Amino acid sequence: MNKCDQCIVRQLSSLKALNKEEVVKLANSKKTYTIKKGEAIFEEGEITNGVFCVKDGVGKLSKLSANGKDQIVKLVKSGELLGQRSMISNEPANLSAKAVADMEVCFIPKSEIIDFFNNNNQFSMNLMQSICEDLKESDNDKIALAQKTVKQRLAETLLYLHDVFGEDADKSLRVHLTREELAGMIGTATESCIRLLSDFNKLELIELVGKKIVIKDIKALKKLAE
Amino acid sequence: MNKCDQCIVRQLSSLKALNKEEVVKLANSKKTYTIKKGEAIFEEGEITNGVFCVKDGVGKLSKLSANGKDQIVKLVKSGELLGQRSMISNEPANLSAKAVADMEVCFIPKSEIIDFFNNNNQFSMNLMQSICEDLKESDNDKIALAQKTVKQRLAETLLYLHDVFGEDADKSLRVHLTREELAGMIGTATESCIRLLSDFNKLELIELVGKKIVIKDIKALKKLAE
DNA sequence: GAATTACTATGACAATTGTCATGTAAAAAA
DNA sequence: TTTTTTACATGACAATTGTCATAGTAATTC
Repeated sequence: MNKCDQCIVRQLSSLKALNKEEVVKLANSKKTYTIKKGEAIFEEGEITNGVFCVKDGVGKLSKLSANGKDQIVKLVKSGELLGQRSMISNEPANLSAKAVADMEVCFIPKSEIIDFFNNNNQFSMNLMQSICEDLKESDNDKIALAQKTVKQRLAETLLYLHDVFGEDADKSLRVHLTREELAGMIGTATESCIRLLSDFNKLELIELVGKKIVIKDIKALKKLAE
Repeated sequence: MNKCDQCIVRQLSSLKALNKEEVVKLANSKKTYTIKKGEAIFEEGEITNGVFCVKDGVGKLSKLSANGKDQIVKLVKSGELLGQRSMISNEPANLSAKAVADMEVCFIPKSEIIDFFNNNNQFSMNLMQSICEDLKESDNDKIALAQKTVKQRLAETLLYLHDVFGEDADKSLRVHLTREELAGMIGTATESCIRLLSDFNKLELIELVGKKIVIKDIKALKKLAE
């Protein structure tokens, strides 16, 4: 009955600090949703009034910029929480959250989170640390965007995808991003992204199998990304 | 005697949530430092074991990248706290903090902050919100870096400096950044930054008086930055 | 006050990256 | 299947941006 107890999110996220009683409370107030690939969990400007736990699948946090391009700020995977920042800031979402692969998410109302925050120091510290982690990553991404070439950022991002999401049985990257999405992650034009992938392919750093990408030379990619 | 009580940082930062007793505790454990322009408060990789309150002056958080350029991640002014992120993450500083103008800062040991965090829900919520604010700004900067041209970012940054730090009696920007530092904020080469400033000058969007910069046409700059 | 150093400025050129056009391949819909 | 749409790919060219060289100007040091 109490499904939250064994949920992966409970083991990986800030929620690991909750005690039995709190988990029961959580299980009673949460609501589960299934999100198909391409669909949105919430859109920029929406007031969510809670957070979403990612039970399964992959999502992207992105923002549509003035020139019509969708800039991807972060990918989220199972075990992570979504919408923490805007909930805490009492603001509408700054970013849209969409599914990159079919997702299962649970919604936890704000009142619950605030309650846990006020009564469980370990939970509030965990939550804080997870936001601090996001901040560090964001700052580091900023530096990479400002100082590195598109080629370096592409190499870096391919390694990141390989590292964090792993590979399928055929050795190709498990997360399937379109070239446009990949371009949106590294902050470049889709055509530039495609061109560089072709270059990497010719240099045998990667292999392009249809739309799939196989990482072939991690060392060389690492060197390129420096 | 109890200097923290009327300190600007106490009014502006997360510390505003502290009660009288806690402020006394703070006043007894803090240590004040004077940092001259150009000097460092802490360097990347250092373990600070506490946070710094900025009482007066302007500082920059930056990181030296592989190509030798110093990327400025954030400017800090009086009323802000420095080093919160790495303290909470239990990590050495990810960024260096240096004075852009002479500074007065107070050091607060980690033990005090953790104590406040665990015993004062309003303080922990404030601290969290301030980090959330940083995260939002960082994400938005990331999008600007990825999607906007150097010209747009320069316009944006000039407006930001004008907005946040104001102008001197002669109408020039109060914060005095070198062209190199300005370039480091917008993520470009110093020469490109200088060239664009000259362009803006010719277009009468700004006026260059020696090393000083006077913002002349806010509307036009805003339009440019879009 | 002369000399040294750091900062600002600009030209010339090259490299990177973006845009537009066009074609192909794959996937989805009819 | 055929059609339509969407995603991938590449050429050609232009615009942006970075690099190197050089020089002037302001600030600092001796």
